Amino acid sequence: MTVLRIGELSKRSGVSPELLRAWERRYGLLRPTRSRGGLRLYSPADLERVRRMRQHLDGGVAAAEAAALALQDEAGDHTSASPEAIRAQLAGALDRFDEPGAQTVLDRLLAVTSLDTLLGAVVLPYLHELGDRWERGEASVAQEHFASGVLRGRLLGLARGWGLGVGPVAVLACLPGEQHDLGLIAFGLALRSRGWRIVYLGPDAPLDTVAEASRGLQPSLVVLHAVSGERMQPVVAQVRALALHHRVAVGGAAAESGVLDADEVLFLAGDVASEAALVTTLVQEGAAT
Amino acid sequence: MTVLRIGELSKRSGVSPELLRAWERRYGLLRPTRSRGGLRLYSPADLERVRRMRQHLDGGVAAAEAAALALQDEAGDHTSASPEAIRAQLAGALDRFDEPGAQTVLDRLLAVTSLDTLLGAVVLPYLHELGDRWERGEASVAQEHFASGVLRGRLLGLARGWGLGVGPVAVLACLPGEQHDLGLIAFGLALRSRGWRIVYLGPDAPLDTVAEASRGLQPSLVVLHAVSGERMQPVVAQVRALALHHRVAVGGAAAESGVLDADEVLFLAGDVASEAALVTTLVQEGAAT
Amino acid sequence: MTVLRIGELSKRSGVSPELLRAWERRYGLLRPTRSRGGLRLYSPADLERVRRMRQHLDGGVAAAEAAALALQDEAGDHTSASPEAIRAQLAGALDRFDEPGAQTVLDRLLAVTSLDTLLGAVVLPYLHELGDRWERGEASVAQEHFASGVLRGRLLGLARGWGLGVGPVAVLACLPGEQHDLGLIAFGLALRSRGWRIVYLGPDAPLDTVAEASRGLQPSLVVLHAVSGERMQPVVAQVRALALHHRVAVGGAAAESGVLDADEVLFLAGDVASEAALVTTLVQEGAAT
DNA sequence: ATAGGTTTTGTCAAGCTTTTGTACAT
DNA sequence: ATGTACAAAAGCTTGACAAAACCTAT
Repeated sequence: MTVLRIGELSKRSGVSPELLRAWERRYGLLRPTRSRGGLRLYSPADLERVRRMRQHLDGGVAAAEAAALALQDEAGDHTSASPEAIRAQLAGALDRFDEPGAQTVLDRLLAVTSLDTLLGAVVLPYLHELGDRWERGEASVAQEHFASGVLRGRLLGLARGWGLGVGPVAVLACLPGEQHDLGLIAFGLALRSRGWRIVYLGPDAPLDTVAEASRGLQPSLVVLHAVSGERMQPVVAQVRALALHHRVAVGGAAAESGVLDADEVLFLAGDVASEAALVTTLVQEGAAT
Repeated sequence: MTVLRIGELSKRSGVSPELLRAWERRYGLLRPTRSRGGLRLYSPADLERVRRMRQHLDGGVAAAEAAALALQDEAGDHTSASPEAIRAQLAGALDRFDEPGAQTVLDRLLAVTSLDTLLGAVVLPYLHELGDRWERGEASVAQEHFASGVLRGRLLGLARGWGLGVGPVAVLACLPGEQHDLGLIAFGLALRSRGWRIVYLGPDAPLDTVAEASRGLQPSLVVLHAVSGERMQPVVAQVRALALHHRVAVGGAAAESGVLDADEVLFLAGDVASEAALVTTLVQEGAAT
Repeated sequence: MTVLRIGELSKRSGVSPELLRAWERRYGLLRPTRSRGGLRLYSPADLERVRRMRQHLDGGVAAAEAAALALQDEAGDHTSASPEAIRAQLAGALDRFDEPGAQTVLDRLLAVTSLDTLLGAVVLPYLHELGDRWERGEASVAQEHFASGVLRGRLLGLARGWGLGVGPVAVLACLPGEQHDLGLIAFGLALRSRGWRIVYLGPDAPLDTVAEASRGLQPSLVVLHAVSGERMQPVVAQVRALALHHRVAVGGAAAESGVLDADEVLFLAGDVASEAALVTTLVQEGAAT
C-alpha cells in the first residue's frame, strides 16, 4: 500500500501542507502515522478524505462542517447518535417546553430506526427517567404533563389505523383509576407492528366496560395495564371473571402486585418488543391447535 | 390557507383598497380578521365574494343590492353533506369500535372543510351528544372511552407543531381532577389556527404546576378548563393568585360555576371559533397599549 | 446531512443574511442550531422553508403571512395542503436532489395522514408523473434514479418488520426482467397495514424461485408484478402452473396484457388501497368457509 | 379623495467575536 | 514539525431608519 508524505499529499490533493496540518489540528480530519523521524505518513484513504473535504468546501460548506461531513461520509452510516444521546436531546427539548424541538428529534429518529427501537430505547426509558426525576424532586409536574402530552400525541399519531385489517384483535385498557396510558399505547403499537388489530379503551376504564366491549369483539387478547401496583387489588375478582372468557394479560407495575397467579393471567414484565413477540407467538400456537 | 392584505386583495380583485373598505363599512361585505397592528387580513373566500360583487355590479345591479346578493350566494354554497349527516356517520363508526371507519370520515371531512368547522360542527357536538347519551344510559362507557381515544389521537395529530413560531403563547391545562381534555385540545387548535403558540399541560394539572410553567414562559394567556363545574371550587384561591400575574381564561362548565367574577378571569362560554377569535382580539389590543 | 452557515444559505436561497436574521427574529421562520462560537447552522429543511417563504412572497402574500404559511406547510396542516400540493412539494425536493427535503415532506405527511393516503395520493401518483415526464424527455435519468432511491429507502424503512406477526402470508415478486419494484413495495405496505405478513422476493424474480418459496410458506396469496406489459408473455405457462397450487394475483401493466384470464389469476388494476382491501376480504371469506 | 398618523419590512451601521487560511519563529 | 500569531472574511447583536403599505377620520 502506498504511503505518502505531506508534500506528496499536498501535490495530489492541491492543498498546502500548512493547511493540511491545520485541518488535522483543528478538525481531526487526518490521523497520519509517523515515520521514525516524526514525518507524517498518509494513506490513500487520507487522500480520499482530503478530496471529499475539498468537494464540500467547493460546494460552499464552511470548513468546520465540511470536515465533519468528510469524516462522516467515511464512517458509513455511523452518523446515528447513541440512544442515550438521543434520549438526552429529547429530554432537553421537553424540559424546555420546546414542542417543535421534541418533534424534530422524534422525526429524525423515526426516519432511521424502527418503531420498536424508538419505543424501547428512547420513549419508554425517557418516561421512566422522568418518573424517577420527579420522585427525586428534580423535574416539575409541569414538565411531566407537558412531556406526556407531546408523546401521547405522537404515539397516537403513529397509532392511526391500528384497528384496520385481518390480524387477531387485542382490547387494551388501563385499570380503573389509572391515568398513565403511554406505556399501554406503546405496547399497542408493538402489537400492531406484528399484525394485530387494536381496540383501545384508554385510561381509567371500568372493568365491566372492558368485559362488555370484549363480549362483542371476541379479542384474542385483553391487555390490562396500570403503572401503580395498587390498582389491581380492588378489581381482582372482576379480572378473574374476565379471564374465564378471554385470555387476559396484565402489564405495568400491576403485573408484579402478586394478587394474581401466573396460571390465571399472563404477566407482561419485559420490554414491549419481546412481550409483544411473546403474545404473538402464543396466539399463533393457539390458532394452530 | 392563504391570507391577503388589502393591497393584494385589491390587485387580485381589481377593486381599489378605498372601495373595499367602503364596501365593508357600508354593506358589511367583508369581515376581515386583523393583524396585531390592525391591518385587515382577508381569506380566499373574501376574494371570491368581492368577485361576485363585481359581477353583480357589472350586471347593472346597484351596489347595496349587489352586496346583498354576493353575501347570499355564499350561504347556498354548501355542496357537501350536512354536518348532522357527517356527525351521524362518525357516531356510527365509533359506536361499532370501527377505528378505521372513523378515521376515514375525519379524513374526508378535513379534505373539504376548515378546522373550525370540523371542531365546531362535528367533533365537539358529537362529544356533547355522546355525553348526553351516556347520561341517559344509551351509550356504554366502553364506547365513550374508545371514541375519546380515537378523537384524542386525531386532534393531537393535528396539534403537532403547535408550539412553533413567534405568536403569543398560551398555556393550556385542565383543572385538578379533570380528565376530559378534548374540548381543551380543540380550543388549542382554534387558537393555533389564529397564530398562537400552544404549551399544553393536559388533564389533571395541579395549579402550582401551571403557575410554575407560566412563570418561565410568560404566556399572553393561561386557559384553565373543566367539564364538570365542581372542579373550580377547591382551587379558587389558587386561580385568583394566578390571575394576578397572568391573564387567565376559564372554559367548560367550570366557566359557569359562578365562583369567580368576570373581572377576575375571562369566561369562555361560546363556541371554540368565536372564543378563540375573541381572546386573539383582546391580546392584540393589550399589546397595543 | 449537510449543515450550512448563513452566508451559504443566503447564496442558495437568494435572500440576504440580514433578511434571514430578520425573518428569524420577527417570524420565527428559522430555528438554526448554533456552533460553539455562536454561528447559526442551518439544515436543508431550513433552506426548503426559506424557499417556500419566497414563493409565497412572490405570490403577493405579505411577509408576516408568508412566514406563517411557510411554517404551516411544514407542520402538515393539511387543512390547506391538497394532495396535489404535497406531491408538488415532494417533486420539487426530489428534482433538486434534496433528499432531506423530501424526507421532511414524507415525515410531515405520515404524521397526519394514513399510509394508504400517502401511497395512493402522493407517492404512486408522483411515480407515474415522473415516468411520464421521463418519456417526454423532461426528467433526466439521474432524477429518476435519485427519486427511486429515496423513495425505495423510505418505503423499505416503513416495511421494516413486515414479515413479522400473525396475519396471512403474501409472497411478493416482480416478474423476470422487471426492475421497477416500488409499486410492488407500496402494495406490500398496503397489505401489511391490513395485517398481512409479507415475504418479499424483490425485482426480477425467476418463477421457479417464487414457486419454491411458496411451496414452503403456503401463502394465502402470491403477487406478481410488472410495470411493462410484455414481461408476462414469456412466463405465462409457469404462472399458470403456480396458480394451480396458490391463489395468484397480478399487478401493474402486466395485469392488462390480456394473456391470462380472470378465472386463472386475480387482476389488480385499481389503486393499492382498494385492491389491498379486496384481497383481504377474499382471504377472510376463504378462511371462513 | 385627502390628510395625518401607524405598521410593516427590507436594509444598513457600529462594535465585537468567531473562523480560517497563511506566515513566522523555534 | 510544532506552536503561535495574525489578518481577512464572515458572523453576531443591537439599534435604527426610511419607503411602502395601511389605518382612521374628515
